[in-house]
Parts: sequence; structure tokens; C-alpha cells
Amino acid sequence: MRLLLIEDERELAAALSVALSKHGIVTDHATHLADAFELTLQNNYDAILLDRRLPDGEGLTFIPKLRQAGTDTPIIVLTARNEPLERVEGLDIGADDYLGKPFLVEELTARLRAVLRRPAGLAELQISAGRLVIDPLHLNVTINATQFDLPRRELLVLVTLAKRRDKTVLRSTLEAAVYNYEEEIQSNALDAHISRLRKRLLDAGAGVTIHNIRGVGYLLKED
Amino acid sequence: MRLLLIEDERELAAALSVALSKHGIVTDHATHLADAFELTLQNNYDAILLDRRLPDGEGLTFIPKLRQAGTDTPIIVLTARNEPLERVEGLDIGADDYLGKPFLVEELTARLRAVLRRPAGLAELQISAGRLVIDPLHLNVTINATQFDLPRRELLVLVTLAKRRDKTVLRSTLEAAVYNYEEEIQSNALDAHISRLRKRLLDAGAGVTIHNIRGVGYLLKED
DNA sequence: TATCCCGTAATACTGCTGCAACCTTCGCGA
DNA sequence: TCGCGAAGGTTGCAGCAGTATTACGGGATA
Repeated sequence: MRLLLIEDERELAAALSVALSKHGIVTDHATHLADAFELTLQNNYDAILLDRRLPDGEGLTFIPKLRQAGTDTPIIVLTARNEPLERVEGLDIGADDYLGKPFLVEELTARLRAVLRRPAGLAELQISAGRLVIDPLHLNVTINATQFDLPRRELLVLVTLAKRRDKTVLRSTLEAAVYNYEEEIQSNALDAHISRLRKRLLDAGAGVTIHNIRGVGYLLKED
Repeated sequence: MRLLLIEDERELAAALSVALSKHGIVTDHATHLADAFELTLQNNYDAILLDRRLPDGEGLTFIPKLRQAGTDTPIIVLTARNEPLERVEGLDIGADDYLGKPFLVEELTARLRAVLRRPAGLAELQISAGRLVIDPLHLNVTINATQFDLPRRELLVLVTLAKRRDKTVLRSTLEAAVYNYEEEIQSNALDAHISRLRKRLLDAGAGVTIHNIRGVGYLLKED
């Protein structure tokens, strides 16, 4: 899962990013609305976390702008402005949820799950492929009901591929699922992860194969 | 076990929270229905304790609201309004139990166990792993039919892992099971508990091992 | 008072992860 | 069919983030 966090306090943003990463969530960060808008055009975020008081304007104005651009990415407003009328204002303008600061990271992740559950269960509870059964919310993978342990980055690759099994996943999508844009990759780190993941899947007899589509990306198929 | 207590008398709430913690129950506290509703959306409570007379309304109105939101968490009403007709009212509206104030904490925990045993609740009555037999409702652990005593926090870690034995438990899930949102952890307290728990399990010949999945979490396996 | 729990912090350790070097495969054009 | 360049695959290695262990002391409990 990949989020865009629009928040001008860098320390808070950094801390939140670290906390969310422990839930397997990759976070991009923007401090200004203008930057944020650019990022939404370039990336496909699962959700957006939006502060209200920002250096270049009231955060809420971002919502209609984004909606007019045809984006229906869920937006959660995170703000100290948490009076009931302010919440109404935020929700009425099109936010999917509204969370007052300070808040628990647990609460935020749960709200994220709730928000992502809404449209016809965008978040599947269980994905099976070959002999793998994957729980993408718990980041849990089993083979024949026994746990299949993976390092974090390989796990994220596998879950991302599994969510779109039998469909190609762009290389850039994979990179986005595993790294945020502060973690730059100057080498073939992703290829290395896929290589190691393939070996593990083979050794474990997972019954799935990762195929490459040259110049495009990868896809996960049952054998 | 983690509960939500909805109660406007802070002293009573604090006292109850302490009392319950001695039974290994982690309690979050809300004084208003609105706050409580937010919390239920975000956390997965095992049960909810609900007062009737609250600053922002009659507690019972909370029940249909919660049910409509698709939550079937058991609800126990705790109130001074304990006339028979009032009890009927509470149960008819969907409460799972109704307990008049004042009450003994023992009775409350017993009723909690009863509620959690019911079909809807997926609470297992007994978990066995290695030579351990765990009763997650009584927080009771035995090895070869003899009692295996553990400090409270280690016990909570063990039970949480046991409930998902052979599956990974995210580090953040463990933290939520052991600490409520007022108890912040600034160090590696959880790691320390796990380390001490491991040693105890080894010394006792429990026949189970706690494995770490780097960057993800932990899991309990039989040897 | 003695005991035990528990958070903190210092230290040691482990293995994931990015990198880079090198090898293989693919697709295209001659 | 062959050659060539680019994309992808594989693997050793060093660095370091995450984890393990343990001692210490405050605080609760009896």
C-alpha cells in the first residue's frame, strides 16, 4: 500500500512515515499543495493523508481540485482543527475520513483499512495462488497452511504481485510498492529481490512463477 | 484482550481500568459516544463496556449505530439504571449483557468470558502448542497439567502469539495487545519481554519457540 | 523489608539489503 | 541466421538497521 502524506511539519511526517512503514505501508511526503498535486498526477496512491494548515493554502481546497481532475483516491484529513463543525466541513467537501491530531497510528491504519474496504472490498482478505494463501492486511503468507517467512522487501513484492495475479504489474508500480521516493535506488535492487524471491518460491514449491515482460514489468502466475 | 470502556466518570473508569489490567485486560477509555464511535471504527475490540447516562446522549443509542456500521463486537451495558424494564430495554436493543452498578470486577470478567464464548465470538477455548495448553479467556497457561505462571505482560505476549500460532503477528499488533494508547513505549520494552519470555519457555521445556521475522513481526511455533 | 515486575539503555549480534560485477536472455535489424 | 545492444538474472560482499540479551533501578506488592 502506498500513501501520499501532505504535511508541512517535517518531523511529524518523518515519524509517521516510519510508523506506517512498520505496517508495510510506503509513504511519499509533500509539504506543499502544489507539489502534492504534481505527485498525484504521476503516481497512483491508495490513499492520501491531508493536513489542513499548509504553507500554500488551506488543505481542504485540495479535495475539490483533485476530484475535478477525476481522481477518486480516498482522502483522510489529519488535522489539529478537530471541532465538530470543522469535521463536518471536511467531510462535506469530499474527504473520506477526518482524524484529529494527535492520533494513534493504530487508529490511522484501521481507518485506512476501513476506507479501503468501502468500494466493493478493494482490499481482498485472502488471495490464493498456487499453493500460496496470502493475507495482504496481515502481510501473512502460507503454503499448505504452514507459515512462509520472507524478508520484508520480498514480502512486499510478492503481495503486490499477488494482488494483481495473472496481470502485469509495471516495474514502476513494484518500485513504488516497496520504496518511497526518499529511498532512492541506484542499482538493480528490485531485480535482486525478485531473483531471491523466485529462488525461495521454487525451493518452497509454492506453485507460482514470476514472469517477466520485457520492458514492461512482471506478473505472477500459477504453474 | 482489549476492551473499550465508555464511561463519563473518570475516577470510576480509571479504577476499573486498573482492576481489569490485573486480569490481563487492556482497556481504552472514552467519555463520549462520539469519541467511542471513532475508536470502534479504528480498533478491533474484543468487547465494549457501555454506560447509559453519557454527556452526549443515552448510551443505548450507540448500539444500533454500531450494528449498522457492521460491527458485531459484543457490548456489555454497565449502568446504575438497573430496573428490570430498563434491562429488557437494553438487551432488546441489542446489548449482549447488562450489568447493574455497583458490581464486582469478578462478575464483570466472568460475564465477559461468557459473552466471548458465544458462537458469534470466534474465541477459542483452548489452544495447545507444544506442551503448553492455553486458556485465552482465563489467561491460564499449563504445562503437563501444572500451572505455568508468567508476569502479566509476558503472558499477554504469549497468548497473543498463541492465538495466531504458526502465523506471523505484526510487531504493531503485539504492542496493541499489551499496551493501551496511554502507555507509550520509548524503548525496546517489547523486545525485552519477548527475550524474558523465551528464556522462561526454554527453562520450562514448553516445547514452543518464538521466531522473529525481521522487519515484520514474530510467530510462535512448536519445536 | 524483601521480592518481583518492568521500562530503560548499553552492548553484541544477525542477516537483510543495496550495490556492483558479471552472466544470460530477448528482440530487432541486417 | 547471425550479431549486437539492451533488459533482465544471479550472486558475493560490506554496511547497517533491526533484534537479542542483560544489568540496573524505580516502583509496586505483600
